[in-house]
Amino acid sequence: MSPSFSPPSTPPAGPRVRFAPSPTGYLHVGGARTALFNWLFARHHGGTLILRIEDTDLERSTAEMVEGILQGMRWLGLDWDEGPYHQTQRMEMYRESAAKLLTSGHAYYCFCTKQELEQRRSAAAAEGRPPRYEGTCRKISREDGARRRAAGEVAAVRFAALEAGSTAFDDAVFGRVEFANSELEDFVLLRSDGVPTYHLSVVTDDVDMRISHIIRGADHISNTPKQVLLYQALGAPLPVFAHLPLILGPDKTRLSKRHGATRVIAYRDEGIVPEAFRNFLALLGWTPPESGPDNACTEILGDQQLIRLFDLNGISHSNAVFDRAKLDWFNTEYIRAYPAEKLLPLIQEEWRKAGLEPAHTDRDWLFATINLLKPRARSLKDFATSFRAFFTDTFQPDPAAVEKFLADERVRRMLVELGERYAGSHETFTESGTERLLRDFAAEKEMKAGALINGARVVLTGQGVAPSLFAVMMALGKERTLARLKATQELAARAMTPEV
RNA sequence: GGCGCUAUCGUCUAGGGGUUAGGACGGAAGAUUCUCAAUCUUCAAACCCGGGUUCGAUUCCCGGUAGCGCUACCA
Repeated sequence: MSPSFSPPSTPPAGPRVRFAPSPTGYLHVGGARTALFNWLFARHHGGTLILRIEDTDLERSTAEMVEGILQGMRWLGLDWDEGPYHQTQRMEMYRESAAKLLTSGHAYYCFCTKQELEQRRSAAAAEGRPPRYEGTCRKISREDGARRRAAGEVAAVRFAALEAGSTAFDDAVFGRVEFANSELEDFVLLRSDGVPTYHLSVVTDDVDMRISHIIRGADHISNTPKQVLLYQALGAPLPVFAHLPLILGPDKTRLSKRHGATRVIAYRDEGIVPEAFRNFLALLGWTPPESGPDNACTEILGDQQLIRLFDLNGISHSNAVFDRAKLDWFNTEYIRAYPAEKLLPLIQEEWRKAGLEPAHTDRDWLFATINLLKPRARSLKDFATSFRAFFTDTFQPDPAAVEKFLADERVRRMLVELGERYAGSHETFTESGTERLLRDFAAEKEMKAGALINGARVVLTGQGVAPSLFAVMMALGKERTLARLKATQELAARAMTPEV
């Protein structure tokens, strides 16, 4: 964390990009997507990703949020090559930058107070004029300004924007974007307390860190001409700008807490696996190049494929709605594809959070059971909720399932009797053996096998939905299967007791 | 208000001067009968509006509309 950036001894070739979050909140969905695209771009081109914490808003930035952002990036598997640098530790550089601009005449001291500005702004609004800084202090001569400043008068430093002409840049996503200079006001560079504003610190850092491509949200498009002007005033070469369309909520307004979880780490807590989230995010506003007309099933893309395929020209121009249903679909696909070994630690974390003590800790058994269950999982949470009865004997039956499959008293009696049959059978307890016995038993009692199977499923798992019954029995083992069948009536009573 | 960006199924999107406008998620229906949150099959579903250019526009141009963004001594 040196106050000044020092280049590595052998600078690697390739582009230099940065992710520059402001620690005024946790890593949110939009920020994560920006980080992901920068990461993908850097990895694809063999470039360098720099992490820079933009904490010049002293009031709102906290160390806790810095940690939250790093945690979010780690969860998503996004690593960086340099940093994190903190802007608060590079203050001297911004002041030098401002001083340079002051001497070159690109900036001037502004002695207006916050209250004066506020007053003039509201007056302008009342008269229907644009609430723009009208350059009051620009009229002060450089000598007078310097003298007053030296005498201890408090002043901010403002950029002396051009009054005529226009400023344009070629955006890698949106193409050429042009703004009339008359639209740009004399924005503040250095606050009166000596802390730089966003525009100054960003450009100073991007120049110093030799950032070649600025990949950031489209909400910065309108800021870009100001920054282009700053690059020019500083005599620095322009980077490539690539603005990313924004992510919206289902009502097409900007994604916010209103729409549910906006911090990425909340998705971990909801049982989403990081690769699924990353895959989902990558496809929000970007399409891989080879998705032609007859190219189905190319949407499941692992990190290596994403890196190989990613490029700036697949980025779309329009904002994208965050589609939770599609995220959940990616999650089921990834959970299904994960080997049990990889799933187990994630599932154990869910158990820990749910206070579930697994009855078996034998790894082979755990892997087999996870493999049985994972094709039906929609979230890691399922392993501690709807699949709970596989791993512990303390579970609550789903009342709706009991109502649907165990309402019949005869079915319940027969299940108990079935359990006794299993207990008395000398046949080995196998998938086909248990099925044969059940079907014979049903025939003998002149019952539909399905009624017993469905009832038994609820008795064994507490759920109306689960894998094939006889596979469930194998997962549970003979002992637990028999115990639960024996306790059929108790289970039904437990579920049907009206909650008070 | 001013300035900027954008506009293809509900959503993410492909495409592109002549196409049955393609895919994915979601939805619906059917199959399976041992449940469905699994699996398989099928179906519905879109080029914002108005002008222009053109033999022909969803595609190119202009205007409108709508959405979003910026308009701070926030970032």
